[in-house]
Amino acid sequence: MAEETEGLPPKSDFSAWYNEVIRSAEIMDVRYPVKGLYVWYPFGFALRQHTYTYLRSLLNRDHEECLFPLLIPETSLATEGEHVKGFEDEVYWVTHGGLSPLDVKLALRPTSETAIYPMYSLWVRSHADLPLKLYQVVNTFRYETKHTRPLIRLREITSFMESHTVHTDWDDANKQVEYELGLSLEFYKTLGVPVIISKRPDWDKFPGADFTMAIDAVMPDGRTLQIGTVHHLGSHFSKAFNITYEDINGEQQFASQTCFGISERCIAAVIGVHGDDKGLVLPATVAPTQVVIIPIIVGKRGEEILSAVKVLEEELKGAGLRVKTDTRDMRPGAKYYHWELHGVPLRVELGPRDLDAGQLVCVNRLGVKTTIPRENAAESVARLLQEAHDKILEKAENNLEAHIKNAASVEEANAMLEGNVVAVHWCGDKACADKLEELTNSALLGTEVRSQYITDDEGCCVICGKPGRKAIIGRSY
RNA sequence: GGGGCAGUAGGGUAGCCUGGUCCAUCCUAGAGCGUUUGGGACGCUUUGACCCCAGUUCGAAUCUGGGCUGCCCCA
Repeated sequence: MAEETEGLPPKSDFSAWYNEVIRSAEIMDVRYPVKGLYVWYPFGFALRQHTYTYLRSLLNRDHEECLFPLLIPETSLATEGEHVKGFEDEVYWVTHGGLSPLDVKLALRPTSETAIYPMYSLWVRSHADLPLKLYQVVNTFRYETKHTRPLIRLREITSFMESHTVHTDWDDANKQVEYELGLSLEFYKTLGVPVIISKRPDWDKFPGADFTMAIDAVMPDGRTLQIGTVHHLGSHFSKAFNITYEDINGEQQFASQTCFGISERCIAAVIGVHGDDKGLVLPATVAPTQVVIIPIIVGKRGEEILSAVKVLEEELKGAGLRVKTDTRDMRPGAKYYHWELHGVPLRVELGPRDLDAGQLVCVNRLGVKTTIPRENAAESVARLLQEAHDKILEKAENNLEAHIKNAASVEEANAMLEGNVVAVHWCGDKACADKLEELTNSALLGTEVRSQYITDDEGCCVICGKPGRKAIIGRSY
């Protein structure tokens, strides 16, 4: 597939590092001849599979998976005014069937509210049908005009998990918002990616929502990456699409709704947050290969080593681990570099010395070497994987903490903004936000911030001096 | 949204300014054979490229225009 070159750009040159690691670690091939569309390599696809299998398992606790069509008639897309306005400049249109122009143009879904809700209107009849909680994992299309980037800014989002729920009232929907934020936290904790949750300012919320809660990761260059959103839709869409139910008193009521999305940006976050100068660092939870076994074949004992390695592989697989044995005809060192580039959490070496001593040499992706007894190897290996995971999460948390600053004034914020996310007090007025953004050359990302590194206390707006709450500002992808 | 730069084997590059010296340089990778294998092996043989479309010219990788694609910087 993709060929490796010796040495990546240093991760401190994040943009160059990211492009090169995406290619040489075989996540995606960016050479597909349409702007903003990329090809998943088998290795990248396997990473996606493991990640989304886990995401599905979380959702399946209280949602059901379903699948809606890709094409949305113009008439449905236009049903909710605010929503269509928010997306009109980035919709791809299907205008012809063969050579005949279509009477009603069909949109490639930029998101699926307007595909799903006409059906919800048919499905929801009574309070007994509620809550209704469905999700799907699909591709969506957005005609991005900004600089596209694999996994981060795409014209075809290939892996959009979107959840759409319907509730009897606003409060019940709000509980769902909190529940889904909790799910997101659990998901990202498993990926070892620490996040900041905040409420997007009104002018930046999802078109047609009451409010939007956003989940952001911080990339190594200090720019934030929005890796999840949960929207409280109130009854905007239920009124537009006539999603009503009969309540216990026999009266028709408009339902309240939420939607929630996570895309392949979650994989960009894993890559960006954990990777190092040698390449990917994958958490064992989603790594396509968790353990790679390298036979050290020296002199005449090759056969003996290979059969010992085979037994070990079966034993580890039997314990439920994803194991690969690298028997290629290469120097061991070349294999080490290869698997480090691919982020494999643990390498197990087995050579003549180990065979004689009844031991295995294990090296985790952070470079820590441990010698374990060959007896009960699966148990020891599982423990080492867990330790490695704890370590990368800890590293990621320390890194996030280092990139979050609290500032008491615009001057202080400006001094800290290079490579960081900064928290300041803000009164909530749009005019002050505009001024703050202008003075700091950054964007106001959100308020009502939930992060262990930011205290959401009261204070004076750094622009006007009126009382306000913390808001985070920074540059984002 | 605005500006800049670039496109040469699978990846990275030299050549471009000043058209002919180029059946295009070097590194890496791929294929075959052999010797090797505890941190990127070596030898021999071999495969493979000037983004697309026009134009200028006796002649274009090189100059001009357009398209497509990529990257960087600023808002």
